[in-house]
Formats: sequence, structure tokens, C-alpha cells
Amino acid sequence: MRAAPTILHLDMDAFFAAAEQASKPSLRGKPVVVGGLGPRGVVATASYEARRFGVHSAMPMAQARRLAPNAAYLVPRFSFYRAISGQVMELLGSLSPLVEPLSLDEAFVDLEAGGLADDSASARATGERLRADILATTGLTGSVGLAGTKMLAKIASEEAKPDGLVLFEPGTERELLGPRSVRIIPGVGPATGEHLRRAGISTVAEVVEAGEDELVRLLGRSHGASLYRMALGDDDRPVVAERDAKSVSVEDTFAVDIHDRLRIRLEVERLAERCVARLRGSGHSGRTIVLKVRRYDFSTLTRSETLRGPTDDPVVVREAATRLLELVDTTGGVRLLGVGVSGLADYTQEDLFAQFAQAAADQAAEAAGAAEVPEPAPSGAAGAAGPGPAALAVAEDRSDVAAAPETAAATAARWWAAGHDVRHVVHGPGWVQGSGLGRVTVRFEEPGSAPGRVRTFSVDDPELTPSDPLPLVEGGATGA
DNA sequence: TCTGGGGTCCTAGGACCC
DNA sequence: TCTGGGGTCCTAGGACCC
Repeated sequence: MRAAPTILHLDMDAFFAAAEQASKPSLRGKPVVVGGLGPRGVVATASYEARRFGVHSAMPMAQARRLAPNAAYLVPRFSFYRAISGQVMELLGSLSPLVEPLSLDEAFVDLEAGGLADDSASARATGERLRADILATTGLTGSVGLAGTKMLAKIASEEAKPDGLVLFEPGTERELLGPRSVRIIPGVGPATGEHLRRAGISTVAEVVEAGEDELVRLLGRSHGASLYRMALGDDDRPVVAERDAKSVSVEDTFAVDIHDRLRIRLEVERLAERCVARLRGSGHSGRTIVLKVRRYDFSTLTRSETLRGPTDDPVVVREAATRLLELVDTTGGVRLLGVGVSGLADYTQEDLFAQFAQAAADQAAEAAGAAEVPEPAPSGAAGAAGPGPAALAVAEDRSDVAAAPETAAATAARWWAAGHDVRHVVHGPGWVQGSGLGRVTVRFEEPGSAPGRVRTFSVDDPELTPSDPLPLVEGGATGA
């Protein structure tokens, strides 16, 4: 616990949805939901307009559609978000050498290590300047929490949302946290929250009253002791810049459960190959191969095998994964399969082919996800009907596309993945609003323009080509 | 139309070793 | 001859986070 609030936590506001709104003027101020569009998709991010309908992260997409039928539904474009994230992380890097990214849209910064702040006033000024710089550079808003510990900084940024800054003065944590729900403490999820509630513990103050021994009895040594300390505001975890990856994994949920043993085996082999491509792309090899199976009834099991030494050989991983599959009963059907590698070792040899294959696979996966955007037209728009048959077919079968990167460009061009950027020889830049039945509908607008008009073309119109995302801010460089 | 995908950390039992 | 006690590795599962 430091004496000054010099740990900063940044959290971008509704990041994926905000990036899409910034890139597509006609969606600003409107409900936007980014997530999986297949029959088993879930919400990754809902814009604040969509949240007003009750839509939130991790909600099944089907439920979101019931709550907000007129929202725009978009598939995530990770390479675009990654480019914006890079700009934000660069700004954080200018504040301190100690930056700890938690995800594309979240990071801790140790301002003291950067020499920019040593008291509340300087910390607040630095945080406000950061927010202004992020807006100027990316066109997006982020919320900032400042406190003397990581936990409190994170809670502060949560409190600051959206588009705000909250600073907790060191020394005030007990009175600040006391009346709040235990669920605000990071690491206390639904299960722990319920466990504590049954023991009569609902607030942070009640955690402190219960005492460490009681918490250890309820939650176990590690969890109990750390929760007790967190409730006291006692958190000395440092901001750590570099953390080594511990595992790499890929998984696919199928649109429909698969039963055929040969098909299941084929999918496992494909997953093993994708996993190895990622493993090699990150410069690693690994010793333990993990197979994950989620059955028709959502019961999930894993089987693993540890090799004598680390490998990055696709044949070795594939064979281990299929051996593990032999140990699993799949009668009744399988909804998800996954293959992972852990026990990672650095594998210094650069494997350019694997990196290339990975980049291609990334692009293919994105291109394959179709999006559906109802006409933001006046009420009564029946535009919320399903995606075109072609789009649906792609969304349901994207693992096939990802496994065949050499056909990705052709696939993307034929199906015009909705939400993606395009350029027309005459009408200029725009994005695909929907496609199907041989037609593609494009809205012609760009980040700096007014909301644009919609036109429809034939899917093989030679004047229409896919293009990279445009910078969100004049003079910026957000190209993915 | 119920429940993604990529991770991290922890627990607990058995094997094995000293 | 009647149960020690650690430490480490492996496996499986579960909670949690974004």
C-alpha cells in the first residue's frame, strides 16, 4: 500500500462496440452488439445504448436479440481492435516503463516508476491528460482509476465508467469498501459470492468481521487469506510489465452437436494443427497436450498427456490429441472440442511459415464471421430478419475456413463478411451491411464523414473490393 | 435458438522419491 | 511388521477474468 494513489488502471469503455461506432458513423448513438453470430453465439461487448435494453457481456446472443431486436449485430474484428489497442498501449508506455496489459482494452500503469506522479494532484493530472490523449489519438473514451493498490485502482476505474476518472485517497479504503458487496472484489465471482452469502457474509465489512480463520475455513487457504487481505485494502501486488505465456489453446463450438466419430476425430486433428500454428507463431514449444470436450449436456471434461520433452511438431501434437480422444465417450454428441498445449518452453528458432499461416488464419476467421446489421431505418423495419443463407452457412462453418487459409481471400470476397470495410471505384469507402442471395449491401461512410447512404451490388461486382479499416482519427494510423 | 474463446490460478489425490 | 513426512510431478476439475 503506497502513500500516494500512483497505480493507474485504464479500462476502455465498451471497447469493441465503441470501436465499431467510431468506424461507422451511422451506428453512433445506436445500440450495437458485438459477438458471435452463430446459433450459439454470446455477446462480447454491448454499447451503452444496447445496455439500456438489458444486454450485457456473456449473454447468449439469442437473448440479446429478444431484448434489443433493432440493435446492430456485428462480429468482432480483432485485428482492428488490436491496432487501436496498440495505440493506447503506446500512450501508456509514455507514462511509465511499468505497464501491465490485462487484455486489449485494460492495463495497469505504475506512475511512480515513471516519475510522473508522486501525490494525488499529480496523479489526477496525469490520468486526465491520458484520457484526453487517448481520445485525441483513437477517438475513443477510456475510464481511469487511481489508487494506492491494484485492486483499488481497478475498482475505481469501474466506478468511473463511462468516460470518467475516480481517485481513491490512500487511507480511506476501509470506509470506502466496507458497505459494498463482496462481489466488487476481483476474484469473487458467482460461486464464491453465493458461498459467502450462505455463510451470512455479503459486504466487504462482513468479510473483515468474519476474520481470516473463518474465511480460510470457508474458502481454503489461498483464496480465504487473500480475500481477507483484499477486504482490508491490503494488496501489495506489484505492476509487472512482462508475463510469460503459460499455455496456448484453440477451441470450437459447433453450430449443431456432432456425433460422427470420424468427424469428431477430424475436427480434433484440425484443432491440433491450428493450435500448433499459434504455438509456433508465439515462439514456443510445449510438453503437455490437453484435449477438451464439451458434451451435448454441457458437461465438460479434459484429458491430458505430458510428453518427455517439449514439441512444436504438428504430427506429435495431432497424434497425442487423437490418442486422448480415444479415452472419451462421445455418445450423445459433442458441442465443443478444444486442443491446448501447456508447459511451454521458449522456442527461439523463428518460424516464419508458422507466423504467416497464423496471420492468414486470423484473417480467415474474421472474414468468415458474418455480421448482420438491420437497417437503422425508422420503426417497423423488418430488417431484423435472419442473415442471408450464405452468411449463415459461413458463420456455422468457420473452422473449415480457418483451416484452409489459402482460400481465405476468395472466401471473404465471395461472401462479403458484414461489418468489414470495402471500397468502391465510384462511391469510395464503405462497409458491408449485409449480403446474401448474390447481392451485397454497402453503406458508404467513413470515420470522419456524416452517416452515409446504402447501395446494393452484385457480389461479383468488379468495382467493389475489400479494404483495410480506416484510421478513426484524422491523420491517425489505425490500419490493421 | 441457453450458455464463446482465450487465458490464469488453485485444489486435491496418487505416484514416486528421499 | 502395523501406517512418518515432505517435496515434486502429473492429472482432472473448477472458479474466475476479459
